[in-house]
Amino acid sequence: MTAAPVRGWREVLAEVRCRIDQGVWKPGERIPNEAELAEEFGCARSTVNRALRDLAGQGFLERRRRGGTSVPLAPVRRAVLDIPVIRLEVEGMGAEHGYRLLQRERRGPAAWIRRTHGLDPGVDMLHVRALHSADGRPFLHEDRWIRIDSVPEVLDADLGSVSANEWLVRNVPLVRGDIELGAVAASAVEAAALGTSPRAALFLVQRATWNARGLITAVRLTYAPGYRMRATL
Amino acid sequence: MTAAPVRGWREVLAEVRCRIDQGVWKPGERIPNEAELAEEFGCARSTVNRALRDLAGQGFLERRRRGGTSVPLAPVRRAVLDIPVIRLEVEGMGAEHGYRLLQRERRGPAAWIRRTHGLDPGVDMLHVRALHSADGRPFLHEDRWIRIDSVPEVLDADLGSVSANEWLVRNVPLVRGDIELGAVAASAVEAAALGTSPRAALFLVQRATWNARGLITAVRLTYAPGYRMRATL
DNA sequence: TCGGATTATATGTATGCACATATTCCGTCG
DNA sequence: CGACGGAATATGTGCATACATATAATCCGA
Repeated sequence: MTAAPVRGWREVLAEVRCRIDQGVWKPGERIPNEAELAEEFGCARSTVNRALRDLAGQGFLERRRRGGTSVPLAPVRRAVLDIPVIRLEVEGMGAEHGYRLLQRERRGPAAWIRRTHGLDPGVDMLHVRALHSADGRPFLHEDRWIRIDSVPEVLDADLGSVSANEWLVRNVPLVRGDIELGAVAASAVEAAALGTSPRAALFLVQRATWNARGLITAVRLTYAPGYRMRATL
Repeated sequence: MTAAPVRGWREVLAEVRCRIDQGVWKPGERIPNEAELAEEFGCARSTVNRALRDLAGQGFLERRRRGGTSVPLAPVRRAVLDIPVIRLEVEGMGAEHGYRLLQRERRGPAAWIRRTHGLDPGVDMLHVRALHSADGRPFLHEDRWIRIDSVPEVLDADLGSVSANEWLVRNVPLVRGDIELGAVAASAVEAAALGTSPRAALFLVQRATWNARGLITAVRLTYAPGYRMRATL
């Protein structure tokens, strides 16, 4: 049963995953400790440690000090979403990215922004709406609010040629953020921009980014019908 | 400029991130190499290595052998979705999870399954539809196809009391999978089950899981209107 | 028997060293 | 001048060791 000596932590990882997949170690069971595995695999404990840590990070193992390592009963599947700049996402599909600024106004926050982020109506913000397209076809509608006192330089940015999305990514070091995914019926404005019927089902990504001083920007992205976001499990 | 000695890789990580956030190291720039940072921080190179590796994994740094480490120009934000068993997701919201089996039939794959996974119409499959509810209100509609020759035991499972979702998670070691997220208009069947108007905008999660021998199960989850999936950035 | 203190144990982390590997750089040769 | 090949360099990885830390298990006294 002793395996051939392994060539690195990746092989340890693969072997352990294999044993989980094949049921050698069943859900709820404890697996041998690092020292034992290291001996079996003929490698150092730190090598085993790295492999097991990685698997735990992916949700395939649960580890507790002194409690040992076990196969979780109800594994939380962890999917990773890579969220690139919109332009790169479009180009990554092999399409040509187009961008058009639809609206740019300086005003207080709309109701939904105030509601979701607890802002005062008097806060000075920049509201930008834009349409991204792929090979000329509408791709997504960007409805963004930027807090001016957090990023005053944005007033000088030429948002007609570079999207706010891209400008912010390049000019503002982001600190914290949260993302919500969902589905909404297209609003009249969105339907017009995307060229769909009103009330069409749109995929929604709502993001907010913060730094230590508070909200920087909040954005509502609505994708043209049929869009699918892919995640790797 | 030399910082106080750090207490571990987490502090190195925090300090480096801080410098990125504050623009000490700007997008596109190379940062000092591991050996230099180790000296500055007064720790071992492997400690710096671990911190930088982690940051690169989160998308805050780009590293290339011999090329050094740099702050990416267009950082790919990486969001992590934790996908628990549906029952736990509902209970995690502080609601009571309800489950009702709507349909169970043994038949060949429907068109959309054949299309997305290149299956033969003659493949022996179990088709299950079920409704999950939270505090009695419809929560999501589960439309699942299970390949019987991959999981013959499923024919004996009591899917009236335990959801297929949960049964599979506990009984089948999953190997590989992919996930697609999107929005769809409710079908007549889904609208009826969820108690919404037909064509309402529903959040869609479509998952397929495979093992070495091929497809195990494919599922289409449609959530009641208003559902938002949260991801941590 | 209960509860708090103690011990044992498995994982978490740091270190110094060595060598592996990918890439860039640069000099040489055709 | 351009192609090729070797040296230099930064990261990637493995190992042995030591100590830190969380916590399960146990012991012991009231």
